[in-house]
Amino acid sequence: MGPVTGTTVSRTFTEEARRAQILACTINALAEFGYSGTSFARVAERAGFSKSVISYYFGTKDELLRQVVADVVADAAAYMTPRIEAAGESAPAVLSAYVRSNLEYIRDHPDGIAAVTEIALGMRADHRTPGLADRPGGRDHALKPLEEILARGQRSGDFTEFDVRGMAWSIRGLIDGVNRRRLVDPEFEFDRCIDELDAHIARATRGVLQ
Amino acid sequence: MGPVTGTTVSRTFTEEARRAQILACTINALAEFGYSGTSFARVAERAGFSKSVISYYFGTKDELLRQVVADVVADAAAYMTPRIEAAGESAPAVLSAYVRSNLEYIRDHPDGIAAVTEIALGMRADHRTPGLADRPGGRDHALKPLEEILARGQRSGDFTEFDVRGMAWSIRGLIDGVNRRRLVDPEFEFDRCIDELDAHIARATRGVLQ
Amino acid sequence: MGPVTGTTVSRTFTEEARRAQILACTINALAEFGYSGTSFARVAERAGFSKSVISYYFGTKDELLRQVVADVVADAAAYMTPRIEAAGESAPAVLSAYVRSNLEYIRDHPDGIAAVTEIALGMRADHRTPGLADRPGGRDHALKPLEEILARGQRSGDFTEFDVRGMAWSIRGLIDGVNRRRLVDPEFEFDRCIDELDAHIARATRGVLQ
Amino acid sequence: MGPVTGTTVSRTFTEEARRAQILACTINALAEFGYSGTSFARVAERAGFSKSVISYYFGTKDELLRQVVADVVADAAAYMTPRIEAAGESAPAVLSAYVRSNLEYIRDHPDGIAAVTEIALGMRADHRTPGLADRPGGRDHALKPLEEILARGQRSGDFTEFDVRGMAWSIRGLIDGVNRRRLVDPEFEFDRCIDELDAHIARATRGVLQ
DNA sequence: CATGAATGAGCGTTCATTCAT
DNA sequence: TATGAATGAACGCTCATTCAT
Repeated sequence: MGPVTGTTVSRTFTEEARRAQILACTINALAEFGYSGTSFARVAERAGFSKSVISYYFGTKDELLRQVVADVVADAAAYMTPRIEAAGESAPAVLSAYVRSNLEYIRDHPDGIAAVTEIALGMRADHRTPGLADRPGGRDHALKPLEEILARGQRSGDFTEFDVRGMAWSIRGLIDGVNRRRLVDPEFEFDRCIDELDAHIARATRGVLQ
Repeated sequence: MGPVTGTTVSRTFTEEARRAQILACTINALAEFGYSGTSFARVAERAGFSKSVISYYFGTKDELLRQVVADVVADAAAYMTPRIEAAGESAPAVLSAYVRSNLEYIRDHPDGIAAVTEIALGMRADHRTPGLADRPGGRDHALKPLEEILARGQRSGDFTEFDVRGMAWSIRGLIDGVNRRRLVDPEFEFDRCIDELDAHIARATRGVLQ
Repeated sequence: MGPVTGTTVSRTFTEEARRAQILACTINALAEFGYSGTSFARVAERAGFSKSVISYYFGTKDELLRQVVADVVADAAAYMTPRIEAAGESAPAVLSAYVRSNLEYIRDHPDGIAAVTEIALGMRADHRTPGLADRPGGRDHALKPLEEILARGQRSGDFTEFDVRGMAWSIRGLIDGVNRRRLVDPEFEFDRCIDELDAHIARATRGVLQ
Repeated sequence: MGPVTGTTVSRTFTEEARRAQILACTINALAEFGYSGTSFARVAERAGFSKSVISYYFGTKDELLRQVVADVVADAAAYMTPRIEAAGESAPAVLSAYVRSNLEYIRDHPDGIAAVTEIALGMRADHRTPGLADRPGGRDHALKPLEEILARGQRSGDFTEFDVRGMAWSIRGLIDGVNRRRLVDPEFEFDRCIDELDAHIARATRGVLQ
């Protein structure tokens, strides 16, 4: 059976290499041309192979984009997890590690992040359906761990009173918004932004001076 | 002369009505199907007229979408401005009025907001170009007044130390992110979210207790 | 009944003026944009009235173009006829008057000529049908008088042996080709060309020195 | 890589066959329906394949038509060149060979000639622009060799006094006009026309008696 | 007398996808 | 394993034409 059959886990080496190559080119194209500007033809052209090879490896465009998201999310998790775990037990420290490592990953992988953003916002099946990344298993279900950190911090008294779920969404929104600003704002400096956002989130989660 | 011929401001009543109808249907379609899912055919079908009527009134798709953005932005400004002006002189009060009135407008006009978001993110001319709303005159140049509020608050000592431009971007990101959460999060309650975000921004802009 | 009904000869003054205006604008558009670039919209836009006025006065595009041709042909005839008649009886003189007056008309009415050319070559109903100007009543039935001049000249011994019909076609081809050369050849000088063509045709119709 | 990707010269056998088939059908359609009546849909329908196959092989309509012209011009040159070279040194003989071989080619390839004519006259980019064939590299830059023959004949005393450039245009006009006459004139006999035109041009280029 | 409004067919082009090889 | 060939649907847009007013 071919590679598209799905659940098969055993893949040859070359097969895996091809898949990786296709995914990389797709990410590039998405970052450069946006969702609606990214077609099989464009991806294949830039990669040097025929466009049917994409269908061969990924079946449909949907599946290809799903894989792009999965790849980037996994890669980001691999980067962030050890850094978060190294932050110790204190909720504020863990939150800060979450925020900073996430932003660092974004800083260092602009195309992957841009690609996922394009997919998340451009890929709607139909009627008021949220984008791919918001469906179960998608990116924003990474809200769970964030909520846990926040709840723990409230219990420990490190954080002030707020709606945990809402704050989790806010933090994600702050982080995800950075990439768009990077595109648009010529004065943007990434490292300064990391410090600012870290401080912003620290203030927002702690109590205010009367 | 036909409606598309140019800058003519004088429009008949029926013409204005048709334009409004088309704009409304376009907004609906954008909210429902997203940027790439919104075609003349789809808009026309849902409105019950032929698709060439859109070309007749708006010429090109670009112009149609530009009008959608202009309409929504003007409507939002008309809602927000008096409320912000009624907030008095205190920077924190003005900021709160800005945030709350903006969120209220979003709450009451979900499709218009969704439409503008789709356009802003989907309408890229090409290569790494920011979307429509980020170009001069576009939506995010509304950052200016926000920056002024923040700077004034810092000068008056009401706000703590932070990068004004970055904070403006953050606040806009927080506000704009709400609509996506509304789509995705079943537990979402808008009015509570307004209070939470208002408080969040208040804490983030003020100093923190040790 | 409206103006389109056809055989009615009585037309009001304004009606006639409108028709003339439309015809003039159509000629302009044809000369500028060519056959396939000339649409009702373009003609109407440049004339300042609605495009339905064209349908109103001429019914269909076919009829409009037919009228353009008829107009130009009649105008050219009105210019040429007296000049040809003034040439006297001698066949060579008459032929020269025909050629020169025709070329002068072309020189002084570039747009009308260009329009007719565009129509003649662009307007094919269907299957291998010749263009409008070649149908009965069309421009090239002006070959008849030319043939008569040539035949008379052969009878009088002024012209040498040649196929009269073929020579008539050749002379028309030479005359009609001038306008295209004018467009393309930057070195083109019209008055010199008239002399050259006149001499060319004189040589071609007379006998050659051994 | 697909056939449209560019300048690649290596083409598979089937690809070449398809291209030839499409070109042939396009020529047919142009000859039958004229420039403005020739669409991808019509060409494809008559050939029995989907219209997207044309885009697949030629990319754009422009490119397709350009290829038609290039093909016919190359074919005509391949026919004419050896016949002209076989005519020896004498300018009148070379001119006669040019005229006769050109007309013979036209006689034997009515559709190709008609197609090129349609393209040359129908394909104007815009405002008073000459057609494709008149641009540098186009068909009518074949005027150069003609001018050289004429100039040589004048130098050798075989030809009389005339403007070389104008005469070249005239000869081309006479030759190109034949195809239109063939369409229109029911009494037309091609071979007789060749003799007549050859004689006509001989007389026009030589001196006149008296 | 003249128009604005609307239409449906057609345009060239792009697209994801299929399939035999 | 990979491709070239082909497709049909959809895209935005233009067109000549109709019709009620």
